[in-house]
Amino acid sequence: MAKTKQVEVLDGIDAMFRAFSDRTRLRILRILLEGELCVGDIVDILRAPQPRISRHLAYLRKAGLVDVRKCGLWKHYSLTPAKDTFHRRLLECLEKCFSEVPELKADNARAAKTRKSGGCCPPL
Amino acid sequence: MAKTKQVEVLDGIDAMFRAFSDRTRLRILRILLEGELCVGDIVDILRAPQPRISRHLAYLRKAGLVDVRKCGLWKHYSLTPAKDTFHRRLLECLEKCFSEVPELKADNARAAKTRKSGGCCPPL
DNA sequence: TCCATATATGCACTCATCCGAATATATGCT
DNA sequence: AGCATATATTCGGATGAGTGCATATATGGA
Repeated sequence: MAKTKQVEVLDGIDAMFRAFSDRTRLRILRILLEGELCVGDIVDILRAPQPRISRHLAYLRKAGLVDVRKCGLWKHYSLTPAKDTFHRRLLECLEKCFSEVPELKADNARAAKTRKSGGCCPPL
Repeated sequence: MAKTKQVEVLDGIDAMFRAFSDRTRLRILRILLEGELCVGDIVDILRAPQPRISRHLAYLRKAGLVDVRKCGLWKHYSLTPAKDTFHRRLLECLEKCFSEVPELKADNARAAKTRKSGGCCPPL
């Protein structure tokens, strides 16, 4: 009777596409393309409230699109390496939607600055 | 003051990803990958109510993903040729989500049969 | 004109999604 | 233990998306 599901998982294709269909999540995914970031940095870069970012990160985790690495008080999120061809193709879309979404350029500029200054917590 | 927008258009990336995030639309897009089909044929292939198909086709039209060709009483829908790299990449995802979504195989089998028997209306 | 067929749309309902604000949890420091 | 910082979650409300059913529009034929 006990639920066997330990970690909630969103099933398949639908959820993956849906992950990309929200602007906040799209922006998160886009900046993670250049490497991992901790939650606080993402919050600063996207200039969005922290709970909102955390919620969307949870979604992306359930959809199997991002991984987490704990480092003391911080959590570093990174894109999950593509598990199959579909996943790989989907990630390729990310690189290309750059020019289409206005926020992405500003995000990218801020992300570069954050990375240069080392972010919140020393890398692995 | 008058609205300049004649034909409703869904803006950009978000809508495109969202178009793919609904199972019915995904199935429609998938069978259109092999060539145009009229509404009635799509209804038969997906075994879904006609209004549902029409509504989703309207969505796909607004998102710039499908084109329509009128032929007497029928309307033939086809995938809009990719307008840019992003669009192309997105369509490439379609080919790859085949094995992941169960319905797609059955749809494809029925679509092949429909095409072989000529469909509802002679091609251009 | 009247009818049949193909496709599109209006309406009402349900359910999911996104959100802000507040609060909870986790970790490390003193 | 007590406090500060980083991240996650809960709650309630607003909005939007998907659906079935009924109906509207469009086209062609008798």
